[in-house]
Amino acid sequence: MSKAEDELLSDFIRDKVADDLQTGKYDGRVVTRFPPEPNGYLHIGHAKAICLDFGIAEENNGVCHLRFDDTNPEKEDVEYVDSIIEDVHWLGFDWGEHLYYASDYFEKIYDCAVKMIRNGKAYVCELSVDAFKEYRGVPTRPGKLPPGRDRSIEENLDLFGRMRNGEFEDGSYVLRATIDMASPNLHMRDPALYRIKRATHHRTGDTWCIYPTYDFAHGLEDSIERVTHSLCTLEFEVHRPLYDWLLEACEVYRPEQTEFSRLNLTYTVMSKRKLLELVEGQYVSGWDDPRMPTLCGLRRRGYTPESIRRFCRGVGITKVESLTDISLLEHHIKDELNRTANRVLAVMDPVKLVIDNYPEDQVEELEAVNNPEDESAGTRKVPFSRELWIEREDFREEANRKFYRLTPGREVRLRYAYFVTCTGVVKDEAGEIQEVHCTYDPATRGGDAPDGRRVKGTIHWVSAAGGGEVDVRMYDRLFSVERPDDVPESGDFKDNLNPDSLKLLRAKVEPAILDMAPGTRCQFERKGYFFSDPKDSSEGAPVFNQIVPLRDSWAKRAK
RNA sequence: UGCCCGAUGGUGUAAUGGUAGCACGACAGUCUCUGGAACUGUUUGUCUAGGUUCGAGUCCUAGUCGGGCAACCA
Repeated sequence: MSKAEDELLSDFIRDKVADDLQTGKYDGRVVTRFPPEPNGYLHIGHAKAICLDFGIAEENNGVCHLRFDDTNPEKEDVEYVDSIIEDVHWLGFDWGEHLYYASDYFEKIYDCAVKMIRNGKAYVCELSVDAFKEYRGVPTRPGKLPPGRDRSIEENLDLFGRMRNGEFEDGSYVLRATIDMASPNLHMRDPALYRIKRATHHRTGDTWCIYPTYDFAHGLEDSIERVTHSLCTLEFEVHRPLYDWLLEACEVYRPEQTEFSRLNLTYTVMSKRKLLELVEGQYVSGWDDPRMPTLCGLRRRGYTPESIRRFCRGVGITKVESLTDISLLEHHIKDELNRTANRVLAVMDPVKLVIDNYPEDQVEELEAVNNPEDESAGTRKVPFSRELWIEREDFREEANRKFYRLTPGREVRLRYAYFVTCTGVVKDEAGEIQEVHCTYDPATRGGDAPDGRRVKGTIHWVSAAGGGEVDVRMYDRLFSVERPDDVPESGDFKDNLNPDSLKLLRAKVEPAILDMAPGTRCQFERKGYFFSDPKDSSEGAPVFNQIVPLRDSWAKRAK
């Protein structure tokens, strides 16, 4: 069983929050924030962070802010802002009025920089990127003091003001914190606070030509919003001393940063850069390609917000770098859809089944159960006639006792219909099977034999008369190996792309399927869970995406 | 080889000095009008070596292995 959503969670961060509440560290306040940079689409790794940030706030009667960390206009865009807002909402979280942008704090951040200069804690540095690299040194050797480090406060103030006024070229000057060029932590070796960058910002336009760096801005953003617990991923661990140092230097309210490990999933990649590469190289149809681990991709695949939330609860929060098996995610969507999705009949790889003793022109309406796990889902009528479609794989000319399906001489049940006994096949000159023939037992109408006789197998079918056809996309994992990133020196992660991650087919379907509205989830019996694509479906012509196949222990046995 | 972080079955996690548990997966079986679901069972684990302790996955020391850090990215 997956952890119910109301079950209390516990992990080292929640323990810490509870502790801080206990000791009154933040006067009983709990304020968290989810701070994405609007430079890409959110993926399932972000979902883990979102569930943590919003979850902790929710559990403690606190608030969680949605804040865009938009300090680098060169990479950011409103397209991403919009998608992030949509995705967080879709996942099921609400930030109320607490929607913020780092860019709204630019003036305040600038003031902090000026204050630091006044206090002798920051200076303007004229070293180029390469030159500073020299001064910074390497981890095993201390760096050297940059030339501008002993500039007077007045001169620094003047220079910094002129940086803002646009008197200097991009890259010619940078504001640095005066910390320690010999620190074993490279981030403490006079990190950059402000850089000159003539780029139009998606919100502030051309108001600014200098922008604060992440290290300088992030802590101040947290401080301004009076965040209590600033949660981020492990790679920021080495930034924490700087986070603390800067806030102390600015003499402002200090939140506390805590790091946890990011989510990695087998058979996919999670880096924004690589996802962008897949989109731009058209290896996928877009950010919302159903094979993508993006939230919009998963949404389009048919995943529900609840299944993703439960998955996130399931993986938990630790500092251990891990690689989570994708089957854990698949388990949660199967578990939910088993309870909620209506069953329907669809034949993916059709071959004709002719019932020789069934009246030529007769069409019956048989009753089928919509969801055996949910009686309230009711029943529906399915047309039945002399000629049906069945799965090609459900028939074998030669079969052993373990094959519970159609083979000459064997009797099986047609789901919700009749028992039929296979009598033979019709092939074309090439030996391809054209038709399978059988006879039916009229006494077994509905699927039960009055004489109590049992059959081992039940197969699904679609009436040739009265049924229809739809497009179906069979999705499989995007990559064929567990760790697509693991490539030899000369290789590329794209070499690991699964060539069969998408297969298009035309399925024979019962009438109910033709009427499905876009965005409907259902189970094609004995096959898998499917979702009528919201984008590509049209009235009377739904297009289906396979969300996840049903477990198939027969296929396993056959291997 | 400087600094920081981590290490529990195949995978993800729990155990906060006191019986190593849960979920997923795998395997076997029961049941079944989905070879689905459900149910039952099985398998597999504390990185190593010392130490503290009546008792160590947990605390200490050393080592091993893995990850991160040298953008004017976040």
